[in-house]
Parts: sequence; C-alpha cells; structure tokens
Amino acid sequence: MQTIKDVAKAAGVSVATVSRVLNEDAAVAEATRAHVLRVIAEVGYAPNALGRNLRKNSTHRVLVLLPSITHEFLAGVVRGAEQAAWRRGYQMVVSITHSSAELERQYLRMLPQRSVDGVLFMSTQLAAQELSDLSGRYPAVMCNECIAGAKIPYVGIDNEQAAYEVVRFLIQGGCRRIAVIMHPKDYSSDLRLAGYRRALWEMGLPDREEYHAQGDYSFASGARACRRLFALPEPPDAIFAGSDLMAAGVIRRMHEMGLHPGQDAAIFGFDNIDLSRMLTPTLSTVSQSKLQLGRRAMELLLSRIEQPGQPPEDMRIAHKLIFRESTRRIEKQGQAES
Amino acid sequence: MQTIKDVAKAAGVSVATVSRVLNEDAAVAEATRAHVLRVIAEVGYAPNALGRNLRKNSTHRVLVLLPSITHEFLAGVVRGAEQAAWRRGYQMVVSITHSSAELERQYLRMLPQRSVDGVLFMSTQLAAQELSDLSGRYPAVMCNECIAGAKIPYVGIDNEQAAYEVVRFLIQGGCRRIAVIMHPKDYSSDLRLAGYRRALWEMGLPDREEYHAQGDYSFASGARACRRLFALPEPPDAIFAGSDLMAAGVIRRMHEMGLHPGQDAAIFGFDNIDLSRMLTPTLSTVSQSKLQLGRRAMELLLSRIEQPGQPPEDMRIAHKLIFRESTRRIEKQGQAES
DNA sequence: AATGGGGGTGTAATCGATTACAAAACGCAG
DNA sequence: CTGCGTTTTGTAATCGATTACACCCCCATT
Repeated sequence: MQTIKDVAKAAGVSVATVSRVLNEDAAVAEATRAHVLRVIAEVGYAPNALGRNLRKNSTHRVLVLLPSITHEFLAGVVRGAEQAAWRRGYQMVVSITHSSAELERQYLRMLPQRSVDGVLFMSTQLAAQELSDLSGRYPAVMCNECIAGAKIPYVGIDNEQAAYEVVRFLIQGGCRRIAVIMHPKDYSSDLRLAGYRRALWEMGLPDREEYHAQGDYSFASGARACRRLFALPEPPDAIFAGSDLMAAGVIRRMHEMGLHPGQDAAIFGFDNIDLSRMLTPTLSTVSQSKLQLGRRAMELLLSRIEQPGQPPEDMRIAHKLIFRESTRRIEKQGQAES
Repeated sequence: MQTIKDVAKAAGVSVATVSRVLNEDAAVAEATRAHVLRVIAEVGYAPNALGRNLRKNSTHRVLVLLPSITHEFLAGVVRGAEQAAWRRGYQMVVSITHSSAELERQYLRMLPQRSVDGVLFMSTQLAAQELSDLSGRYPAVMCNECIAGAKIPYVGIDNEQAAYEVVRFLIQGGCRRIAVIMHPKDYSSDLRLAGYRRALWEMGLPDREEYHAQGDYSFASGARACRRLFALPEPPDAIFAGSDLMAAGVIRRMHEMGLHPGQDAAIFGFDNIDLSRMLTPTLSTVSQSKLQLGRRAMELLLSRIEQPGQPPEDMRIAHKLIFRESTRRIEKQGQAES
C-alpha cells in the first residue's frame, strides 16, 4: 500500500508539499501541483483516512440511530439524511437500537471514542436528562420524534396542527363518531391527540373516551384496536390512526370482519409510506416529506459539528394531507362544505 | 478529552502498561491491572479509536452497499448482517447506491482509503470483471443477488430450485396457464426462469412466450405487467411474480380491473416481506430467512477480513414456500394431489 | 555467593497524515 | 550587486494509541 512518503519520493518533493496538494490549501506553485497530481495518479495513491483523522481529530462520520430498519417511513428519512451527509463529505454509520436503551448507550460510546463526530436520533429510549447531558457534550440532533423536556435540537412537523386538520376534515365530511389510535407513551402522539381534541371542541363535538384506542404504531396493534372499536354499541364512522401501518391493520381487520373500509368508516393514516398506495382501498394520510426531514436534520447536525457551541435550535418542516379512496365517500361532502 | 498519557500519569505507570491493560493481552500484575482499571473508571477515559486504528491499520468497520433503503427485504438482511457485525465487534457503514455504478465506485474508495476493512454488496451495477478485481484486492462478499462470472464469494438461496417448487405447486393445484413476472437483466431472475421452465417441462406443459412478463421488482411494474397479462386472449390462471412488491402491484391492479385476485388467478410472490401479510388477499410467497442471509454473509466477510487469502467460497441458505389466501382456492387440490 | 531465568514494567519507535516554523528561492528596487 | 519582501518548499513535531526491545527485580539453582 502506498503512503504519502512514497509519493513524495517518486515526485522528488517533500511530504509537506504532497499534503498541501492533497488539501488544496497552501500556496503550491502551479507546476509542482500538476506534477504531484500526475505522480499521485500514476502510482494510484489514495490518502489513508486513519492518519488524516487522527491528526485532524475528526472523522467526517456521523452516527444515525434507528429503532428498526424495517420501517419504511424512517427509511425515507435516512435517505434524506444520507444525501445531505454525502453532499457535505460526511459518512453515515447507521445502527439499529431495537428500542433498547442499553444498545443505544453502547452505540453512543462511539462519541467519546471519537469514532463519530456526532449523532442523529430517529428515536430514543433515553430519558430527557440523559439526552440533555449528551447534547451538552457532543453534537446531537433529534429527528421526527420529540422528547418532552430534553434540551436537544429537534427537527419535525407540527403534530398538533396536522392532527387538527385531519379531524376537522373528517368532521366537515360528516363524520360524527371519530376514533383515534395513538401510542400511549409517545410525545408526538400526545400532541396529535391534542390536535384531535381541539378540532372536536371547535366543532362542538364531544370527546368520547371509548373512541380512544391505543397502539404501538404496528400493523398488529392497528388490527387489535379495530376489533375493539367495532365491538362498541356505537361503532365509529371514522378512524384516524397514528401511523399508516396501524391504518393498514384496521383495513385488513375490517375486510376480515366483512366490513367495507372507506364505506363503513373513513380511514385516515399518518406518514404516507408507499404501502398507503398499495392497499385496497388506497389510504388517505398525512405526508411529511421524509427526504426533507432527514436532510434538514442532518444539515442541522453538521452545522453543529462544524460550529460547536451554537444554541440549540428547533426546526419545523411542512406537512400535507393526502386524500385517497379510504375517505372517498365523504370527500365530496367535505369539499362541498369547506 | 483524556488520553492514555493522562491515565498513565494519574495511575503512576507508563502508557505501555495502560495499553496492555486495555488490550488484556500482556502479562500485567493483577494489582497493577486493578489499579489502572480503577483510575480509568475514575477519570472516565475512553480510548481514542483513531489512534488505535492507525496503529493497527484496521478499523473494525465494514461497508454495506444497498441499492435503496426503502426495501423491506433488504432491510431484514441488513439487520441480520448488523447483528453478526456487532457480535464480532465490528461497525457497519450503510450506504445507498441508488443502483448507480458511479455512486458505487465513489463509496468503494473507502477501501483504499482504509476507512473500512471490507465490503458487503446487497446488489451491484458493476461488471463481473470489476467485481473480480475488487474482490482480489480487498475482502468483499456478494449477498442475495449473484452476478454471472464474477469471482466473488456469494451467499444466497437456490433460486432455480425455489422457482421450480412454486411452479410445480401451482401446476399440481390445477393451474395450466402460469405467467411469470421477472426482471429481464437480473441473473437471479434468469435462474428463477430456469426453474419455471424445468417445472413446466417436467409436468409436460408448454412454455408460452406470451406469459413471460417483465418487471423491475417494483409495485408499479407489477401493476403494468398485470394489465398486459389480462389483456391476452387466454389470460393466465396463475401469476408468479419475482418479488412481493410486484405481486402487490398485480393484486392492486386486479382489484382495479374488477377481478378477484386469488380467485380469478392464483398469485405467488417472492421474499415474504411484511407487506405480504397485509394485503387482501394475503399473499403466498417464497421465504428466505433475511436475518440468516445477512448474518451468514457478514460472517463470511469477517472471516475473510481476519484471515485474508482464503479461497472464495459460496454459501447457500434454505428457502421455504409459504401458502396464504392468494393460492387458497387451489391449495386443497394441490395438497390432495401431492 | 554467583548465575540464570522469568515475570513485570518502562522507553522509545512507529503507524500516516497535517502543519508550525524555518529556510531557500526568487523578483525587484535602489 | 545587495537587501528586502514574497512565494514556495522542507524539516520536524504532533495527533493517540500499540508494541519491540531492554531493563530491573526477585527467586531458585548450583
């Protein structure tokens, strides 16, 4: 394997000159520069990143923590983050925590070890205090999911407002018994629930406890919630699920129960994953631009890496409601009225 | 930030001793060892990975190349690989190539740069020759997809045999007009097509060209192929798609055309992604253990990293047919006859 | 008592780059 | 031709670890 010394020898210059050519920074005579570049190409030299990183005490590498990789929404976010990282010359190390705080802590050791320059969380099981500490010591950004009380820069959508818009649309479309399926211990879900309440209150509808179902964002939990809701004396005429995956569970279960999703109840999801266009009926949902979310979060992280000590700063990205077959029946009324 | 020198000073020993404690290798007196460990814990020291890697000329890090992260099957494989890597103390750098040879080459520069110790391909756009060269110079393993003529260790299932089993099942279940949707330029697809032919031939059925549809593994391409197949004078009574995603496209399109997937034609997919249980009807498919696939591939790669110069060696993992509603109608017959 | 051997520890070279500082080369004015 | 200021280049220290080699100490053997 070639080193900078070999190149220097072959070119008849010192290692300093070669290094300067590589870093395009110091004043190197144009003739020397061209010559060195030619020699580099000739011998097929590639600078050893290990030596460089040690000297510069930076890796140009960031850690991305995912709860699970089998998660289409997050996959899109990761892709956006990856684009932004690549553009700025950074590598990403993606690691999967399986929602285990212990695994998370293991991966986070990379920070003091200097294996990565910073960390981007897509989710976390750490407590607010622990996160705040971490964010004080190292560059860190929270993406998508926010944690109440943690002092760490956050990038995501306005969950309360998005949920409010969904529920208002359903009410304006004539729905009166609107159920929600939300995660019981998730701050984003809390915010969405608040939006749901605001819409009900504003339109003068009661907030009925029996229409609050719980789920963990999974397909199976959506199906379970669906069964419970349709066992009620007054089953809902609309179901707003906190994730497309749960909405998919609802649709599947309704099929199994001989009901017609979209007809017997309007269904609204959240996330706009590809799946939402594959189901029958196709699913109305809330779209947040995954790419943009990831990109913004990564950009925020990189700027904190390169200029440490900036005050934490949050960032909101836009969302959009997408109407498909699962609310087709009410759409006309809804649009007529609005 | 603490360095090994600080620890040495604080403990009143030399850096060599501290290093020996960290590496658990040399003979260090038990008393010294305990003392050094105590000091390390006290000052909260974490060894700098940059210095260590430079000295050892290894990073304990491998590159994983994915064509796209929004791909549930590969996501599962990646998870398996990640487990194996973590268990052996390696990090994974996941990068997304978007099926671009140019991007792939950019990422592969990490090998001469010594940013990673080896590479695991989940797919590639590189030519066989280029892959063989690479594999000669650096540790590399090909996973899931195989490339004809490339001299690089490969881990995957027996595609020909799996397809043969699917088609035999369909024929035994009474299907006579069996269509396939395969990728036109993919070696795995070629093998599956060979299996399809073998089954037809063995059961004395003609291999009709009009039943060969093409797709690129995507949902949309499955839907397109479906329309073409049902426009034939003699539409198929079974469709075998090369991926669950394409099968999902078929199901969706059949719904749109007013047909009944599973009734009007049996549908078989490939990959057993979660989606296959979410569709209506649920999808029969070929399951390869994604976790095991990833794990084996990573293990093979790591063993090649740690013992270079071993001859390339392929590895096959098991597959399994999974029967669900999309072949329910014919299943009884099929099982009765077999 | 002298010698040999082995366990435990320290000194210093090393990995491959970057970069502060010094020195050389060059140009130009006086 | 000399001297000064610029540009260009080289020498050597440095980043934080690992490890070959040398050394010291202590005990057992002769």
